[in-house]
Amino acid sequence: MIKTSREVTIYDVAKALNLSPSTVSRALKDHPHIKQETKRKIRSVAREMGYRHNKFASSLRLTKTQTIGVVVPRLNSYFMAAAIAGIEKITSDNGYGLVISQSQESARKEAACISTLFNSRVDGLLISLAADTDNLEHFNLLFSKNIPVIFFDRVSDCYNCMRVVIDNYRAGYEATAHLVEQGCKRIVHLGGSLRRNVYSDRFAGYRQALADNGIAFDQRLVFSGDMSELSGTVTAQKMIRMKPRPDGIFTSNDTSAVAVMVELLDSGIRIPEDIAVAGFNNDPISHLITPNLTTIDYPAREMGEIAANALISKLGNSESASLSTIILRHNLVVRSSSLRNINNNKK
Amino acid sequence: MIKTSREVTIYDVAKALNLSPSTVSRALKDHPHIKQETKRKIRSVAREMGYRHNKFASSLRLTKTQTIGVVVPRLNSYFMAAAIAGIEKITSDNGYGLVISQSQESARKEAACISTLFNSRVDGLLISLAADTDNLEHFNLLFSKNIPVIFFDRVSDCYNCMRVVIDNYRAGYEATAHLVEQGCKRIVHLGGSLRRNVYSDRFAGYRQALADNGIAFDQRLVFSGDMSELSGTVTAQKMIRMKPRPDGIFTSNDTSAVAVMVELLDSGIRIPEDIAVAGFNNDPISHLITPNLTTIDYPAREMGEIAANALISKLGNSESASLSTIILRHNLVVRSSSLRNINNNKK
DNA sequence: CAGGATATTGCAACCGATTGCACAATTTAT
DNA sequence: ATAAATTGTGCAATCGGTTGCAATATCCTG
Repeated sequence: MIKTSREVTIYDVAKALNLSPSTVSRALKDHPHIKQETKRKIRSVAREMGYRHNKFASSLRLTKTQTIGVVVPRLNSYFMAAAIAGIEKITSDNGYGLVISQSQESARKEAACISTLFNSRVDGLLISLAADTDNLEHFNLLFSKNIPVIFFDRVSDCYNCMRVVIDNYRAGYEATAHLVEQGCKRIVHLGGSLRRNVYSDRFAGYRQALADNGIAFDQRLVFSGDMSELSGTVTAQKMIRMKPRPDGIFTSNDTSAVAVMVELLDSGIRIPEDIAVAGFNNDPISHLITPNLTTIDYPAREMGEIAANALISKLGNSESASLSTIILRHNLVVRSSSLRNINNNKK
Repeated sequence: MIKTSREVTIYDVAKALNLSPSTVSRALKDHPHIKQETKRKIRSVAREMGYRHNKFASSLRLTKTQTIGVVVPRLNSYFMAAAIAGIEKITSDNGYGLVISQSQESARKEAACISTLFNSRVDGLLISLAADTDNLEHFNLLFSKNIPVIFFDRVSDCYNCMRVVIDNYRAGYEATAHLVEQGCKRIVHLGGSLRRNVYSDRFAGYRQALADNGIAFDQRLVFSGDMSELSGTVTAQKMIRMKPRPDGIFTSNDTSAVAVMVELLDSGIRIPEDIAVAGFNNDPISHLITPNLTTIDYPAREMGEIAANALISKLGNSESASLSTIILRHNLVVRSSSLRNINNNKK
């Protein structure tokens, strides 16, 4: 039989000092009504006795948890790792705890995550949507209790919801326009689910860039996938077999872009001479692969920090200005995977 | 003023049905003493009324939270993402929640994470240690309350603690021996903090493999760093400048291995002809870079699953057999970064 | 139909921290 | 020295779900 030492409570501390639990409670949270010396004594005895604040009792009483929930599609990308690092910095600086969960790109699992987080009474939620989420019904719980929700990166139109994003349309436009400038005429696009702003906006940017440069849009050049390595490989194989072969590709993340490159290079296709490649995200791999990958840089950590800050300020004053969308800068990083030396020396 | 609709509790549900809260509580958790029809009625009314289980009240009463804490050095590696995916699968299958936090490789932050998790009364803890943790004092809280702790990957000697690892010594040995087989005589090793088993064991394996092959150990060939890209780049620069130039390198992760490769290739050094490279982890990048990277494959997801399973079974029966260490298989994946065709065709 | 076995439900006391309000102690003002 | 003001502590109710045990309802057997 294991001796499970019972919890030390403020009652125990109070008894030891011949004080009341109220006083102990107040002393531990530095309430101004308690005498300095009393506070000192209480704190020291509490430490000695091994007292530890019980979050549940407190949360139960306060109906606040000082905890923020985070739901992301997956953790396994540099983007998300960086965004979460940013979130964590801000929340922990502000005394909030963090509960992180993954939707695995599934709306069903996303709903389950939200439900769990709701049951654990998070004070607020930061979320980047799953690939196949197509409505926000599973958020109604939160909305009905006025629990603030902030979307970042993969956001949704939602009345009165705050969102932190980049201008995916412009980024997609710039990447595509850059390929055009480099002389590409038949530019493939590989994107993710059009349900997600990040992919549909980039796609829209791609189309507009083509239009503005007098290049006819060709649906056969557009592919859609889960943006995994595999989807890049498959797309590259299709490109290789296409009759008039494409001469450029803009793909919506670096993971797939790199897979495309590997597959093309394996087939003896030259990058960028035969096919120029542009990705998205500026993952570390983009400057490790040969040739280095042209991509869109994208302030992941900052996005996390800003979203977290916005949430916390919303938690503070319930009436905080309803800034509804924050758009962060992005940046086209041109590298050798798309840079043709032809007519481009310093021009 | 926002109307914050009050919580719906089992009391409300009970009142609506003219039943007692006890009955409602039992019905909602499918207690066998409650009549089927009563359960149905209660569940349906509860749903209609918008009842939601309050985890705090429950946890407070039960002094159990059905929550498991996870502390990892960083989230931004494929290894960790995979391990966490494994953990999440098992825990969610078993009805446990997960709270994930990062120590950022700092013992101080690790202690803070543990303290927070302890205050939120996690039922158990899964942890992979930070680089500079050198004692387990910050675990005493948990130990004193008999909260089970399971170490995975980056573990520690700890009386009566369960650990899930691979045989890093053998893996290090095999990687090094492989380089020797390929004809390397002056093999550099780049590792992380020797406080961590993963790095010290791999290093020990490296030394033994040299010894067993009659190669004198040379301290000047050993470098230590934080295993970031930068540490790889710096190490490569040093290698390039060394008098008799090294002809091989075994580095303890793929991130740094790839950085080493990029730097060496940039200087016109051929891989594997001039310098053969072996990494560790089998990150996706290892088969994307050119030449493909030889590395140690390492069952990340499985490690997470096994650790989580072990923890859950320990939570179930407090007397569970004290399997103290579980060692998973690993696998040397030979690719072109180390494969010299010299005398090696099928031999 | 009696009498006990079995199936259902309710009572009430927890779990531990918080806080409005009342009361006590100490200081200041008159 | 006494009233008034200020400071410091304690009382007791509250947050919502759980559960041992008692109480009531229903079923069975002969």
